[in-house]
Amino acid sequence: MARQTAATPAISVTDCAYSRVLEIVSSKWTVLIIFALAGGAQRYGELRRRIADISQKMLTQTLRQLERDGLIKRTVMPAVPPIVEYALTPLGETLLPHIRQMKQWTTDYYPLVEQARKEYDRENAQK
Amino acid sequence: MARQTAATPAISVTDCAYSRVLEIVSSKWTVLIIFALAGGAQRYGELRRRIADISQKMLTQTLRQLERDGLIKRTVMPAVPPIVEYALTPLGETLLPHIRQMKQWTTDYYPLVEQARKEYDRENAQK
DNA sequence: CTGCATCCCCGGAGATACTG
DNA sequence: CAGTATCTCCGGGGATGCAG
Repeated sequence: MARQTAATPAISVTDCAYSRVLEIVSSKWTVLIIFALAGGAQRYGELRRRIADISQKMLTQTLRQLERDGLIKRTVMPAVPPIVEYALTPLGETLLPHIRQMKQWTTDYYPLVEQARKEYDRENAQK
Repeated sequence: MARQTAATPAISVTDCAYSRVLEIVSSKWTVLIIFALAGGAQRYGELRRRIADISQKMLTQTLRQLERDGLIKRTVMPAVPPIVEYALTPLGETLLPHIRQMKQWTTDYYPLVEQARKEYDRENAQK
């Protein structure tokens, strides 16, 4: 696929580095979880309460995925009832600056995006 | 919703700034398009060839969305057959540094993620 | 050349109920 | 407390065909 001369290099989903980041972080929940863990380890129930409107299924599923990617560490304390703690790994922490940067971008520019949307919708209202 | 004391602030999808960025950039195609436009304006057909495996529908749809968000500008030249060019707006260009940073993160750390996955899968293979 | 409309399928994600 | 197991629904996204 994508036979290309050097002049016009193709961009593919599988090649583009940013697409691979999205592959890790695309779910809307992943970032919220990383955020919630930024301050230190948290228990399952704490995360559940902390992150508004997340379902058990999505919390567990996203935690597993992050664990598999080596971004968080799951620790089970032998106790009854069980205590399970989640914490960012060093690898996971390397994402924090980038997330904060994105957050900053939103703070700076999101109002402009909202404004652009309003204008666009107004112009395309007459149909 | 989410009545919370100051001690344990809740994080919600609608509030978290990063979630709003994802709202803009979440589709796997958006970033590829921004990338493709980083070097300058491009015509519809050029984009279509440039971005591997994108369908007409998704290209058009994503372009419209980016235009609505004020990140790209659509210019129609009166000609037959029609010529349509797309280019990043100044607002759209403010995203480029962040995308490049993410790309750098991937370059630096993605191998570790792949390795973590392999280990995880190996450990959980015996079931 | 640059789209829009339509049909259709698959997987993400919520709700609910049960377990060690 | 910290999950797992189903069922289901909805919408993202591909394929195809038509249009200015």
